[in-house]
Amino acid sequence: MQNTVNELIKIVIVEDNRYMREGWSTILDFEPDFVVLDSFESCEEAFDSEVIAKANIVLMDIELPGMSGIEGVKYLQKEHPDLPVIMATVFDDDKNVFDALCAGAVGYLMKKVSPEDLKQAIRDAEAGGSPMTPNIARKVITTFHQPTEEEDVEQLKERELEILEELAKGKSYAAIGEVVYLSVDGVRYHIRNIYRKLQVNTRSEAVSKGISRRLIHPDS
Amino acid sequence: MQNTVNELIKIVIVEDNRYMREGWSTILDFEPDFVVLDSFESCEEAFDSEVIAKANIVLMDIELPGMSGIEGVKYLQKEHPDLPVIMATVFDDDKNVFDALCAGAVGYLMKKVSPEDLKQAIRDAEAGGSPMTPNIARKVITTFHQPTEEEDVEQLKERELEILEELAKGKSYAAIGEVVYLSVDGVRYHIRNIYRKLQVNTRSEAVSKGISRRLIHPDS
DNA sequence: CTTACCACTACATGACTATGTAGTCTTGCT
DNA sequence: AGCAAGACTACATAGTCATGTAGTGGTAAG
Repeated sequence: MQNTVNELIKIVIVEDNRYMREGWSTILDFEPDFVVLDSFESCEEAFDSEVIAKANIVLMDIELPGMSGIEGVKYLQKEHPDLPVIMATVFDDDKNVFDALCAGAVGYLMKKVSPEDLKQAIRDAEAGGSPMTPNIARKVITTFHQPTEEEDVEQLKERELEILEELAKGKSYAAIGEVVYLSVDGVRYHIRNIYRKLQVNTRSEAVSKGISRRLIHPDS
Repeated sequence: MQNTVNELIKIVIVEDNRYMREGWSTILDFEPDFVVLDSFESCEEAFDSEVIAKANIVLMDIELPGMSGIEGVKYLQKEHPDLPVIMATVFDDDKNVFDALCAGAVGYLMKKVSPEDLKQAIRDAEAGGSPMTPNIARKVITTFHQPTEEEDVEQLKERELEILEELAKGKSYAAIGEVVYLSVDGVRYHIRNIYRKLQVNTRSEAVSKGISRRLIHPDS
């Protein structure tokens, strides 16, 4: 997390468009505390090179010949888990955004960002933040918003949540009973109430709603 | 989404600390394109007032006497779904952040933000963006990151995903068969494979892993 | 042609779940 | 005290699931 040498932020760029690549490279390299180690036009070239291991930040396009940016992030996430990757693309459709973030990108910018914002984004990412264009951020935030709850959704109680967690793990009533110190019928009693409150009548539905309403959090 | 009158962004502040409240009020009201309609020290007061219906942005503290900021956002989300609420607090613990976002907040700032960043955040929010302090953004993004997949996790096929979706809805094998045009035993065949690939042996576990690995997306 | 694999069908069986009904014990309310 | 509600125990039963084993037809590889 620290810049060991010269406090420089070492950047690697992967971008197939030559003008974009050289433009960014020039802009960023001009900053006194940045250094662009190298820039590549494909993931394959970048990953074959030595410099990737020395980078602090990777700036990656999403559409690339050969291995896509998404695949590239997955690869980097596996090989260099602590190396932050910022996606920068012209596309802001949901699929690309969420695929990139799921794959491990720490930030997502539109290519039209101003040089100033790009520089700030790199500093943010290097400092452990997650730079995003505001409307990308809104997409992300919106996934957290709950569908406005109907009036009559009863809240699950602590004991019920506890049991719902165990249900999600696939345990039998007997096994759950051992964990929460209840008889099998005691477990059944609570599960009836859970089903009624969530308005379901199978385990799987209960688990599904429990997770999607963020009542419980899977640990897989 | 448009400022109809005078192009002004109309702001309401809910913050119990008097100095904070007056400080923000002064800073924001001084901007030529902002107007602070009013500021309140509790949600109850704010919601009783008329001005809330005229606001473009609400800036809300999370710790408040009486109704908490989280509760406040929930209320506003229900009564004024299109009114963006920005949470601003001294706490950046995960629970507060995610509770606030789940409740419907569009942004989340630390109280230590500079006046410049606060103004920018309000402009972003009003324009449909989601302002966040960079380290908050990282927390949010991290929830998307998949646990680096073990080598041996087999990918589910299209047909299997289709069936997993139905499993999450709690349907019986027979009911699933009707949807995907398969015999009950055909459904069973795929489910065996799903269980093997996800390394589980109950419906609920399969659903739980399917959702948490974002293989399927619940529709509750 | 043979071998192998895949998608699917078929059947059997023990285990588990969903649901109804009912009784006990505790706690709070009037 | 009397009553209602909540938390739990108990039992019964139809329905569903998980798993093993086995067979068929299609298609790709050797």
